[in-house]
Amino acid sequence: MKRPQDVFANYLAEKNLKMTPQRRMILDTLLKQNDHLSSEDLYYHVKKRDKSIGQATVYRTLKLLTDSGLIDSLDFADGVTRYEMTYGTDHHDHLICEQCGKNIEILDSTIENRQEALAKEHGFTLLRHKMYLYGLCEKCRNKKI
Amino acid sequence: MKRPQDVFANYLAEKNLKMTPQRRMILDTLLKQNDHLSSEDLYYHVKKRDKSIGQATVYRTLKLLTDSGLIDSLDFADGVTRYEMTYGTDHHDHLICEQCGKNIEILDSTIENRQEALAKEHGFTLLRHKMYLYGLCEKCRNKKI
DNA sequence: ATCTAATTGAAATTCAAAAACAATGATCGG
DNA sequence: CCGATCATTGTTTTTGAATTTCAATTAGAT
Repeated sequence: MKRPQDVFANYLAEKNLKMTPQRRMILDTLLKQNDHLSSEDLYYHVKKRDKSIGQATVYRTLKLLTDSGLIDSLDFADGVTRYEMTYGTDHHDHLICEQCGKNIEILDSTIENRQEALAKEHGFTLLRHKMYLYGLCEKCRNKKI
Repeated sequence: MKRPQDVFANYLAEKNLKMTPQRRMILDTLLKQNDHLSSEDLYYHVKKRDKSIGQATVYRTLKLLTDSGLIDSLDFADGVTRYEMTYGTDHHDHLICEQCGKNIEILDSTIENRQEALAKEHGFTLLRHKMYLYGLCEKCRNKKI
């Protein structure tokens, strides 16, 4: 298993793009944070390390990292795009509490298999999918009564 | 089965909101179009019937219709929120071609059941879910070779 | 009919994301 | 080493969907 840094470097080389200190640093920061970060969040952390970095660079790098397959964008339906590492980790989906925002990562092979099968039935090659389950967690459900 | 118009009227009454000609007309237009419309699309159609209608009213009404459970918002990952009627129709998810935008509605009871089960396993009450399968349709896959 | 709170359209505002731009930096062949 | 080329940067501006503000209007209960 190659290091994420190397995967990124390879991706850039392949596309005739360049590895820069900024890109290196942004990936590095992301690897250390690793949560469900928004671009804004990441910008904040990156800025702590290097005051001079620009917000656009963070946006641009996140797009590159997404294209390289290292990270994936998430949509929790709150108007902000978040990102998470996907390289080297098992794929998973998300179960989100609409009340408190609690977020549980879930994985179900039955569902994954059926997704593949469904796509195939319609002549599609499945590239990726997004599945979000929205509900109320135990605590919030009880509060509501 | 009540008419959508009545469902909406009831919803508004329940919330102490008012039925207005604009709201009536927007719902009516939506019922006739029925596709995967964006707010912009709908605004265009509505405007043809009544020049004087404001864009904000369309946004506002779409929100109300969503809250009333008549329609649902869709995210095809192209930056525009689309809407579709869900009242009176079976729930379904979407299989989207990333190349040409072709959009197939899918339904799989195995997946639906597992979703419920997964939520329950984590103590959640499932309210709704979104599942999008992104891939390449047969035509576009062949074109790519 | 009256009254009050909801609603309207127009305009202004928000906000994340993208683009424009001039300056900087890397990489290459010669 | 040099200069040409092209990607990259940070700043600033722009975009575009969506929301808010506001004064004027209107629905609908009493």
